[in-house]
Amino acid sequence: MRVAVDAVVFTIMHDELRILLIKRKYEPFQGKYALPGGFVHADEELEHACQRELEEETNVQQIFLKQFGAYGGVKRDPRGRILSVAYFALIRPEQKLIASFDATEPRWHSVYDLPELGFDHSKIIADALRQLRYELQTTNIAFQILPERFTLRELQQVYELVLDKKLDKRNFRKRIKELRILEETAEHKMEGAHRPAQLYRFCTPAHQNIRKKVNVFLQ
Amino acid sequence: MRVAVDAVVFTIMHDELRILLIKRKYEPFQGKYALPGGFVHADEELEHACQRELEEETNVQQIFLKQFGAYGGVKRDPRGRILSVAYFALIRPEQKLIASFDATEPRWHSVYDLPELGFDHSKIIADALRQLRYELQTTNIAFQILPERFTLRELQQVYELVLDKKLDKRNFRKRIKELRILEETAEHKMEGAHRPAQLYRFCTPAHQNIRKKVNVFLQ
DNA sequence: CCAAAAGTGTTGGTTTTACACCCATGG
DNA sequence: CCATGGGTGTAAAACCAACACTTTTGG
Repeated sequence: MRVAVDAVVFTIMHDELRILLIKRKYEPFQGKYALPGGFVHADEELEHACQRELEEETNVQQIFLKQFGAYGGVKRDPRGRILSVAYFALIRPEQKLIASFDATEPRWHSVYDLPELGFDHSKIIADALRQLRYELQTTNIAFQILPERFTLRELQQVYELVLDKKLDKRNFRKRIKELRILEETAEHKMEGAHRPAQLYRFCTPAHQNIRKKVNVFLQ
Repeated sequence: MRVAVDAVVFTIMHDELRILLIKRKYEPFQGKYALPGGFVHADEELEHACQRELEEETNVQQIFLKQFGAYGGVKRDPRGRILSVAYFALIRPEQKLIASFDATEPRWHSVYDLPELGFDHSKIIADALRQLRYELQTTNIAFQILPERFTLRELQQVYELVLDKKLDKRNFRKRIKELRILEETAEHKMEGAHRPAQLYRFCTPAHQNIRKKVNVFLQ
């Protein structure tokens, strides 16, 4: 049985939760959209394969991937039996997308307005979104999508857009502060004609890739 | 790459949470304990393979399995690259265990006193236990381990032994009753020299295999 | 001075925890 | 009559949800 990996990469862009999809250049599902992914090489760790395929097909690099399921249905791929291990990530939107030889049009698509997808990728995305929402409320993954310094409003927007739910500003700030995982920086973010916002950073030095139970579980 | 499945089967026996292990008759890890499992056949669904291997190696049949992870480390199996998809289940302890040709001594082992295990099965078990505890608190899997009719004390014991934590009797009963997923039966369980206990059953007819969010999240 | 986002506490309602006694039975 | 587990309610504490005004800035 061949083993592949698929990546469900989320970001926030223009106030929307979006997913990175490619357009398939060849059969099967030629011309259809699909998740970036591909076959695992011999002697290659699964997560590495996922990073590699993602970079090859979209140019997105250096992200923290979390495995959330394996999809092994007998008929899921018309080429034969292919098991796919699925990973998700939440990343900053600034990386430049570059198409590859066999995957064109790497693009961000709104989670709530996806095109028709090949394989069982709709199901994989639905599972990934459920997992993302759970982890957002129990770990610090939100910080993967934010710049090193960020305002509380930016943090709240991540929660609101991922959970697809408005949150109360005062309650949100109270709870985040109680967690004691943020520290104020000396700077403020000045933009627009209004009071500048305090910039915060994540306390623990490894604000990447180390997940901490935070139990936000907001409203 | 070859694809296998492994089953982490939990039960409760003699007031202990236990796991079903087999002893390996051949290399690799000959003589060591391991999870029941084996290779997926061509054109066989993963879950079916897991059921089949479990039956072949231990005689345990007809259980509800839930996938919780894929283990694909390059070096995890000395025979070569083997990816294993792991499933867990919580079952009633009464099925008779029967050894197979290549797996001897199918036996229940206390989760807190496991023998030395082959492969990366210690890690798989640790992950399964975490998942079991989570699902016990958010779904109705507890009912898979209970007989059709059961007392509230029996239900509470499942929670206590899986979560490894004492629960308050009155609070437990209050919360379970509020969920409105149980109905009283006409019978009482008479055993021992004390007041007979009301027997309950799970309301919805499909008290197997259908998971319902119950949000117990006890204490 | 106006618009826009930043920042800040309190209150009422709900949920959770802690806790102790009487009941029904068998031996 | 004694030992054993079955069964029940209440009060205090903790937590959560709802809510509005003042501040700082740029234009």
